[in-house]
Amino acid sequence: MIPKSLRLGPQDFVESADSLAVSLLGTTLARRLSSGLILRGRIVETEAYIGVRDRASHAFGCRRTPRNEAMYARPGTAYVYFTYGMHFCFNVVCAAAGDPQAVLIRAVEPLEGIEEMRHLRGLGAAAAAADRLVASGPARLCQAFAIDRTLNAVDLVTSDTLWLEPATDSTRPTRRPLRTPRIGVDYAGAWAKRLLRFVDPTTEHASRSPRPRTKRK
DNA sequence: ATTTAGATCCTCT
DNA sequence: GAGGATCTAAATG
Repeated sequence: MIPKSLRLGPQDFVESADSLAVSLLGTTLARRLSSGLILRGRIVETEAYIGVRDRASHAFGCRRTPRNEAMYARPGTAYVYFTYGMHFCFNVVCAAAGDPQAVLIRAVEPLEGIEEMRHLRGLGAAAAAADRLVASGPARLCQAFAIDRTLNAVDLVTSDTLWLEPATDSTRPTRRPLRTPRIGVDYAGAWAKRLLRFVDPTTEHASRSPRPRTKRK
C-alpha cells in the first residue's frame, strides 16, 4: 500500500533561516489546487533572510508593517508578497514567533503535475520550453504553483492547500550546497555580499547557473 | 552569451 | 512619489 505522505511539522521550522535554507534543499513543496490536482516540486534553491539586522530583509530594523506581518507569525507560516508590479514570492517563516526570519524558495524541480504548471505559466505543453524554465526563479515558481496573496500567512503545518514534505533517499541532495550571494539585493550594502543563497549543486533547475562556468571555446 | 528596457502596482516614506 | 527578494523579449557583442 502507498504510505501516507508525511509533511514537515511544527518543530521542523524552529531553526534559524540560514540553517533552514539548507535543510529545505531536497524537500518537496506540495500544493493542492481548487480542482483537487496536486502539484509537487523538489526544492533546489533557497535564500535566507535572517532577521531584523539583515539589511536585505523586509523586516530590517524591526519594521513591522501590514505587508510583512506574516514574518512575525509562528514558524512554519507562509509569507507571500507581491513585487515589481506583477510578481509574487513565497517564503517559509522560521526561527521563533516574533523573530522575523524567513527562507525564500527560489526554485523547484517539477516532480508531479508539470503539465498543469506549464499551463499556469502560460508555456506551451509542447516541447518548446525546457522543464528547467517551469519553476526556476521565485516568481516563476509562484506562477507555476498558483501561489498568490491568498496564501499569505497560511500555516504550512496544517494547510491542505500548501505544505512541505520531508526529503527522501531519492530526493535528498548528495552533495553539500553551493553558497552564493543573494540575488537582487545590491541595495543592502555589506549584506548583499553575505553567502545566504543556497543551491543544490546536482540540479539543473536552479534560477541561474549554480557555478558560473568559464567560457567554452 | 550578456545587456537592456519595459511591464506594472503595491507598499512605505 | 519612489522603488522593488522579477521576468521576458529584444538588441547587441
